[in-house]
Amino acid sequence: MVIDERQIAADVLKAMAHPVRLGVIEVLADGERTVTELYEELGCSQSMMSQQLKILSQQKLVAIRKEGTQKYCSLCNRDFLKLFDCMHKHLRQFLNFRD
Amino acid sequence: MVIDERQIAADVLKAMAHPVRLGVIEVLADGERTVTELYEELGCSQSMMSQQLKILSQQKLVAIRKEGTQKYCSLCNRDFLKLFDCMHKHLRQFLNFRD
DNA sequence: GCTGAATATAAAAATATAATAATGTCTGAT
DNA sequence: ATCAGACATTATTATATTTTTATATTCAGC
Repeated sequence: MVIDERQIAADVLKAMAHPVRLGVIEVLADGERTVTELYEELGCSQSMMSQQLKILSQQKLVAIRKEGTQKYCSLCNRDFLKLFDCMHKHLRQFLNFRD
Repeated sequence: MVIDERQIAADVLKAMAHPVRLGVIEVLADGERTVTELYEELGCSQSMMSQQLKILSQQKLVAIRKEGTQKYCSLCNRDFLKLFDCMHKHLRQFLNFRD
């Protein structure tokens, strides 16, 4: 990785490193959702969700398309879903996480 | 992913989300290194490296063994190296990154 | 043009992270 | 016992992130 690439990669990782934003990615893995559906499903405020979605879309983790008065969100890059497997194992193997 | 798991996963991701810490992981992918080797290779201060290594080892990303007056660092979990491939592609495909 | 639903933005306060500099601790060698 | 090298800790300042609350915008339907 080039020296300057690491800052940009860090920014992408930082965009994922938040419980609500991880939740969004997880929910969207199942398919497109409306902003309202997302914040209801994840139990956070509308404002919070709007702000978190902005961060995710800036890093091109989430794509947003407009339709009438609503916005539909989906994953740009399903490749990162691999991370969830890794993470799941890591938490259990190295950090003693139990359900 | 359980609701509480997301905060812990976020903490692990946050530990990776920093240019120096990504650099450490990348260097260690090649094999064990001393703390001094790490900060020289990555061009940061000794203090900085010590602090970043603490964060990485708290999340069990890096293992540290002592031998005399030195400490040898290595990766706990090579599984996360997959991330670098994903990231490389993501930066180029979605974020217009060029070397 | 008005209303309500969906979403965005702004502002503010609390908290966390980053970076540097200074100092401390430990250990092996002399 | 002291010294130098390797590493850790602390303190400080600057900056960024998080969360909440309040207010704006946008658009479809009437």
